[in-house]
Amino acid sequence: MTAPTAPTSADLPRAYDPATVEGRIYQTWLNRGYFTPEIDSEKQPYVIIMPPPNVTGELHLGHALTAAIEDALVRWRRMRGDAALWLPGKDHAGIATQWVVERLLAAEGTNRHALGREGFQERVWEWVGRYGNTIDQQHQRLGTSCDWSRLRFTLDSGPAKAVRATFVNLYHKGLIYRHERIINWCPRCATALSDLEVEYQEQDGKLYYIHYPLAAADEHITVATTRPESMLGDTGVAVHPDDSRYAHLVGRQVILPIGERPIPIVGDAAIEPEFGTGALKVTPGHDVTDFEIGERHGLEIINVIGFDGNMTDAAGKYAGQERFATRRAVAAELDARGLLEKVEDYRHSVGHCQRCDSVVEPLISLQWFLKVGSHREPDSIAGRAHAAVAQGDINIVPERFSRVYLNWLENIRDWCISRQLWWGHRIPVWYCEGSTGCGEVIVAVEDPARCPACSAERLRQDEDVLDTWFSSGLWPHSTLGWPDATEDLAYFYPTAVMETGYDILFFWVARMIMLGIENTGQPPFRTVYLHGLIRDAKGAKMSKTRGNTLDPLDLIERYGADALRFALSTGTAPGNDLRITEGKLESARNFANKVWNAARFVITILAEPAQEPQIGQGDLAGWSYLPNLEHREDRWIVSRLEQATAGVNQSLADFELGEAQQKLYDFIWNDFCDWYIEMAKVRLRADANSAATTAGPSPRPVLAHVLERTLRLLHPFMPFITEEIWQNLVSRLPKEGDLPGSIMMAPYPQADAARHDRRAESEISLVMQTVRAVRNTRAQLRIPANRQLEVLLEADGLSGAMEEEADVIRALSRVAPLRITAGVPEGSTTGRGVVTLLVNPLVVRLPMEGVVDLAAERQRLQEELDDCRRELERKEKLVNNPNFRAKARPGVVEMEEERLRSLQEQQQRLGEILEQLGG
RNA sequence: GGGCGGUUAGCUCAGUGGUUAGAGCGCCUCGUUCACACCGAGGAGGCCGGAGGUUCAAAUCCUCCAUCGCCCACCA
Repeated sequence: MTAPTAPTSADLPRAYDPATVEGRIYQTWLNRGYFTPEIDSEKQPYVIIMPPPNVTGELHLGHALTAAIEDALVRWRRMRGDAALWLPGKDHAGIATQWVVERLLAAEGTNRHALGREGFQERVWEWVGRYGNTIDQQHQRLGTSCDWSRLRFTLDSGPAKAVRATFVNLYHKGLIYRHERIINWCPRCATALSDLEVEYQEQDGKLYYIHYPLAAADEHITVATTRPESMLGDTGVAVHPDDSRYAHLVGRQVILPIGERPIPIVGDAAIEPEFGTGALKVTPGHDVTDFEIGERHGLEIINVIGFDGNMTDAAGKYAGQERFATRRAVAAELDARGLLEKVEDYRHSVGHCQRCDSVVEPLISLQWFLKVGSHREPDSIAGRAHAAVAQGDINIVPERFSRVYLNWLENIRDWCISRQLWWGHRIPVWYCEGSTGCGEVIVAVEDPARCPACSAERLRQDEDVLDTWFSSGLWPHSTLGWPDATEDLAYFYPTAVMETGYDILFFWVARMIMLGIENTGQPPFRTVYLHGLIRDAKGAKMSKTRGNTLDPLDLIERYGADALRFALSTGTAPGNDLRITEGKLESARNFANKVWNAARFVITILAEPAQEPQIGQGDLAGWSYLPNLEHREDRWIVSRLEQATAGVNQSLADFELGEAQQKLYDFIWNDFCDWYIEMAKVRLRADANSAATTAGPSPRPVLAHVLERTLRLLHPFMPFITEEIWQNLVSRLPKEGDLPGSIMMAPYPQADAARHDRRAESEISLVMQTVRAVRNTRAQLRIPANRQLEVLLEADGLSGAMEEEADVIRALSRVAPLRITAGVPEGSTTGRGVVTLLVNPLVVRLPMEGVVDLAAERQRLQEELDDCRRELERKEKLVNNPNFRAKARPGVVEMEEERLRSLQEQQQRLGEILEQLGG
């Protein structure tokens, strides 16, 4: 077994320096293949498929958060012995990538049409080749233990085959169909968009009231619209059938004031009589509601706005003009002709392209759709995806998102899956253009060579590509080999956890569930863990345009990868947004440094020739190699460690990563560093002086043991520093048997209730409280730290135990002499300048003649007694309440009674002390 | 128009029925001697947004209100 090339000297740097550690350690892990799990039927597979970042993307804090959480889960389960697979990938991100490259072309003064489809694709591939693995390298800087040997790209042949197979299957089932329908169109991107890709934004606009004259009467009806230009495509006016104002007009005709076409007035219940004038101009070609009204009444459809955002020939004299210019022009013309009754300011929401922010134009177009059906049909795509969550086959964390998900599926419409882009999975449909004119449509996984109907070789493939989310929706099974029956697919599918941001619950998670069940018959994962969005210090969304982004790479350089990871996932709950600040990063870095220095201390101690630590390597999974714990302090820290171990494992099982980290932070900083190490120093010094005979067993093995365990517990959250220290530590321990070459392959510590020691905890707690009481008094009376105080400790039945801890109490509270008695000590009750502190059942007395004033001391104790009485009364009321005794959960009554007894005792003792003071 | 979330110490946030509500940062006082000033010791600071209700017991569950934010929806 060879250790990574860690420094072997005990002179570790005073401060942890991530830069000198991280790259070296990551390379070692990579070289040894630790990230690639073995397919082993004896082991339980644990799989997380990483949300694939955009291939041309740069790592941002959202990626870093995803990585921190997923890596922690995967490392934890790997250490627990599972065959843990974390599969990384990248997404071709059709519209996003095309947009980036188009902007590049624009800067060069050209465009994709000048290059042609193939030329453009070449440019994109070139771009991908140049920048495509940037984000992988950036992920590695974070310490991600994902299996790079299984890295997948959505356009790889495997996933591409999965896309085609899915399309072909669904087509033959009649679930994918082509239809002319009103869809969301982005004129800038020149493509159709799904409903999800439209972002509605509140905008200030105008509401125009326009007179439409009746055909056969000197009368008009006034309609209100925000988009006057769309009137050029009007084919009707609609009013509510029960609206008495217009009842006489239904069935008659008006003349469109521009274009001079006669159009009918219809009655339709979709009309809101309260809105505007209660009369709606109907433009079936450019409005979804109007399209539906038009369908009900057989109204004609006229497209007046084209795919480029300019008016079509159908717009008559406005043909070729830009749509918003036309809006102004039409309004002006109507006004000039006295047909514009009024214009009101109006705030309304307008759909924008998610990618380029252009105003989306609803228009009629021939597109491919996926028929998802209704959640009420148990065999439909929507129905099965709904049931998977409703029945609990898939568990969403936090739970509240289940309802959001179900609600979305309950209102879902067919999914427009075709895009008029050049970058993506081309739709596997070919049309026969042979001379026979057979009109055959070929839908196939493999490119067809000739028409199966007429054998013609002139085939034209459908021009469109698929929505990126279509291929993303297959990701959990397509990455594992589907549609082929691969070993990976059999062993690793379905996966365990899908971890991602709640912002892509519909886009991605829901689609994976729909298509995963459709293709494999099984939900693609058991748990969906949704994290929140990262915000800046002021709570604003991070975005490049806002200029408030923090670069994770920069943060890694300044604070270290471990600190960044810790800062991102500590102090947060699942699904909650989190603000990231430099302060949090500093805290995390300071914590890393604390761990580093505690380890430096322990390693230095172990390097001393004093005595061989009684610690072996035999059984890293259990506790057996630790010698009998003869010293109370040793039993105490091991008991605390036991509880931390149980708590961390439980929190991880519950996906409460922030809590797990908090528990480790508290244990390491408070219990281990502030108390145990400080206590251990007392024994170590006595040992060094070798004069003392009371030193007891050496704390070295326990220091080593607790540190070693703690490092393993912390490893999933701070992989680099724990590995670096662990290598240093274990090289100083006697080696027996096999030791894994890396902490990441060492077993994760499991709780063992036998190590819990109630008595040691309560006794050490009294020691700590006593020390604190003395320190507190010293600070309050402004007694210099270097001045030793005399203390009389009345220890009741605990005098033996306290005698054993006397050195520690003396050292940590700077007390000398310290006299410990079972009963009230001589000469302490005269009341002359003695500060008396109750650490129930201990009484701590500090004779300090001339420093304290007797009256003040009596008053302080009296206040303490009053507080005690008040609480005692409350507690008595509670414990004596028959309802409480009858209804409280088991154990609660006993707990409260225990507390009551303790309060009674405290009250009595305070009373006695006051009496002794002559109060 | 529906739905969800937040409102807890000066700031950022944990804490979903059971001791006298916690952490980090900030603040105040003290301490540079042997792991760490990226440190140690001590301290101040909160009627848990408001009002009702349920319960032996509420920051925690229910209702209403206020306020901030988010999501969904075909109001022209």
